[in-house]
Amino acid sequence: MELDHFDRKILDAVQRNNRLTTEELGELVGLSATACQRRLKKLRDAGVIEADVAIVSPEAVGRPMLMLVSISLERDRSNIIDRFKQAIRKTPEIMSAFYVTGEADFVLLICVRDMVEYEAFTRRFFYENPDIKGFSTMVVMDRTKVSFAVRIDK
Amino acid sequence: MELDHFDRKILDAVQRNNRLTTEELGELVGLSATACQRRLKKLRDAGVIEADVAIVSPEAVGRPMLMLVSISLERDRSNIIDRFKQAIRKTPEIMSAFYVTGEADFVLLICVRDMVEYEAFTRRFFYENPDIKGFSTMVVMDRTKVSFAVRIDK
DNA sequence: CCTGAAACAGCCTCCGC
DNA sequence: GCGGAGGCTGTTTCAGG
Repeated sequence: MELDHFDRKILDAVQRNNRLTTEELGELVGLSATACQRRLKKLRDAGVIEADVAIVSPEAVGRPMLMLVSISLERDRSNIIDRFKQAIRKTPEIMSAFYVTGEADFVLLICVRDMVEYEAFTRRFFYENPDIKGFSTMVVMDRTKVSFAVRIDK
Repeated sequence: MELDHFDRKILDAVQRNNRLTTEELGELVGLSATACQRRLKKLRDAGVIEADVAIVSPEAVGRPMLMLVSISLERDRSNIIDRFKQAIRKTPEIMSAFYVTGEADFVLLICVRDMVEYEAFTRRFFYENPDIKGFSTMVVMDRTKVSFAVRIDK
């Protein structure tokens, strides 16, 4: 899908706040509310906007600890990787997962209540996935940027 | 803020889709639309819901490459760390940034158009931050889980 | 592809429970 | 605290440029 100047401005606004009224949005980007609304629908239908979500505070729901875990697998065979991705999808402690090149094969972002829950997670997850060669845990002390906002040229 | 069973169900629903009508939400959690609506407002006001955002496809806006970059700083002095966090906030290529313990000091999630843009970013960013001791790039080949959905007990 | 008006849906305030 | 009725705000459709 082709994006023009207005689409980009709209995306930039809604990726920060998707509860703006189309009127406010129109003001922001210099279009009528109706036009914005039509463009938004198109952007959603085309999958340019993948989802509309509320960001929930992990602390507020009792899971204040974030961990980044880098994982190496025994082999890079594609069925092993696919099986591992399956396991990721089924594991609720995992917020985000990246399959990467470089020092690790996967990097996971984990959200847990405390070290007890984290230890339980590692035991279970690594027991269930015998292809894991090794892993390294980094405890997140602070997240400076929160969401997944993409840089958008205008 | 105290969260009951219903609040948790609401959070679990809206962190996947915040465009449900209060009616649909009510159906889902077993309350009236009005009650959901009241609870949602409270959750937003209390900061349990930190933000409401649209997730934009990096590919669709022309920045299909994601990189995870782990960074080590020369020293762990707090003013160095604060200065570094400042720099992060000002840098639009950085989607997320975590200050961590362990193998690295920071882990950044970077979103760029191509390797050319990435190289320009590293040159600039590392030139502007002389306290960086070293870094390691992992190119993201696939993201298995996208958003920041937290596990919520019900 | 834009704007503006009119019909419609969903939200929110008030009130009784 | 919950749920229902109504006014109100925002969205959507439609006509015209």
